[in-house]
Amino acid sequence: MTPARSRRPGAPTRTERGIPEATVARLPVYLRALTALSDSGIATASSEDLATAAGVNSAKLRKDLSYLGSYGTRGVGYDVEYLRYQIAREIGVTQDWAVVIVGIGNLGHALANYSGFGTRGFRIVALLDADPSLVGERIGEMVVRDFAELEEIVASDRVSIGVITTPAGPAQEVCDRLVAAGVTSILNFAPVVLSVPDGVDIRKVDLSIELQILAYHEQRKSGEAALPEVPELPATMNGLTDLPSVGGGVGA
Amino acid sequence: MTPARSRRPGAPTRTERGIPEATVARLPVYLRALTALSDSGIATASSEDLATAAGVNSAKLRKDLSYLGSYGTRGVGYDVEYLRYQIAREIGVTQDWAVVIVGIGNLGHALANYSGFGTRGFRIVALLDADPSLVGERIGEMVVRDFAELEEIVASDRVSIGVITTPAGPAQEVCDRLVAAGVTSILNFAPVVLSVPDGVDIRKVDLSIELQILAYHEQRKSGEAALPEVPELPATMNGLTDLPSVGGGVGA
DNA sequence: CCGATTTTGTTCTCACGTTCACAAGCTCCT
DNA sequence: AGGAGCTTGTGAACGTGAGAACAAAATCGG
Repeated sequence: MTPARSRRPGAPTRTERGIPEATVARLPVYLRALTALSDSGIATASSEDLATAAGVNSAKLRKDLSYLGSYGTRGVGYDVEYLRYQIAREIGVTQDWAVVIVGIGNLGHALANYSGFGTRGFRIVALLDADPSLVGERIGEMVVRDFAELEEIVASDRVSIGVITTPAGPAQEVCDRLVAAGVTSILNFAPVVLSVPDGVDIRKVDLSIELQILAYHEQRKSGEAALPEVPELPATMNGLTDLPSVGGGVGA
Repeated sequence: MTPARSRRPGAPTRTERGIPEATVARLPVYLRALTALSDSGIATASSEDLATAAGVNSAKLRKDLSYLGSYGTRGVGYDVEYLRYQIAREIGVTQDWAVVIVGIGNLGHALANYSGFGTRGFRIVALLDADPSLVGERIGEMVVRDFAELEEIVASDRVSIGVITTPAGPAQEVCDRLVAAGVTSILNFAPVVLSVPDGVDIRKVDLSIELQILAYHEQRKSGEAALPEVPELPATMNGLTDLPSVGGGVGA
């Protein structure tokens, strides 16, 4: 057995074979870079090469890879195919994941047609929408089905990942239904904060938030002094406290 | 004058009025939560209320807001309208940002129709594509124009933000053209690592990466022991080192 | 006018992430 | 066989982020 491991200060808490979140988020980038190198017929690559291809620095890349194991050869580098397989396995894309997309608006359409899924371990098994005028529409090789069939589909196809591309309004309800049906990972494109029980993972992609972050940096590039002056305090700051500040009301 | 401020260890380095990146990334979330509260007719909210609506804890929210200034009232809370304006101003969405979208495939279509932009300080001034069969197509109130007109449009409309929704192949070239034309912020949906000169900000949204991160966590939920065994070392590990490891070749 | 109550703004501490720098280990050449 | 030259893997230092906890400030009731 291992001798009583005392927590060294500064070391990330990691359970057995647990990989830091920041590293997990970069593994898919490495995977893509390796695939590109492989397609170019390159069989071996140093951490420096890989790092450039992935857009990170080589020290970070080496440390990230070291969490997976010792898959390189000192003095040589990494075998592209071998490392690619190891990362794919660690992420879990060597197996197939069944995905449902809920909300077939513009974005749902786009995702349904996106070829990047199938080639990377994800299989879209159903497109769902509650709008009867959309049900039955053909998109690529798939047909839009009624949202009411959700539970049946999740159960029979062992769906564990759901993608929400509805408007903000129905998103939480859709989310609840997904979770109740047995989905344990959700990718949310709707501009709301969804609440899910413990054990369900959720990730959010928000186009307007990304733009706003860019805008912030853009603003300070172009004339820091051009900021508008801070306006007067509003008159409403007095005599309002009798109005009870309602808890939640939006995201909860 | 302030007495010679010695850097206290552990304090984030921040230039005058500079806000930590992690905070900047959350400000748009707060902004949205405040807008929702405002629409519900709520005039005052405590940090606790706001935090629930934004999906963070209240200590973090208060600290984030404190970087902007002292906009709350102790014992009372925050005036929703006032705080909303202050955050909007800090982000820079009180002014209008001109945006071009390059690559009018499925995703470009979806973004062109996305109403969330106009209402949040962003104005799409052009949809561009190099494919002649797309040029001239109407999308909503806009018409797809030729990518060759890029420079002209960027100059005349003072465009500072570009959105790339092309396939991976042409993305770097499109990026270079955008930068050369004067665009200094780029939102990239293409699955490649783009390289840009200093002074240009770039953010990436990648659907398949998000799914892969979910897959990783999903894999460890369902049966940790179900991981496939680590396969044998590949035979290719010997006698390959004469092949020069090409530098870059993909992302650069 | 004063104390009780509420809620902010801030400090302190710990955890996490990144980067540097170097020993360990592999290959090649003489 | 032995040394020179690379490149990985990792220990240690540094910087950033998160959360608990509390003092400061505002309102309310008597």
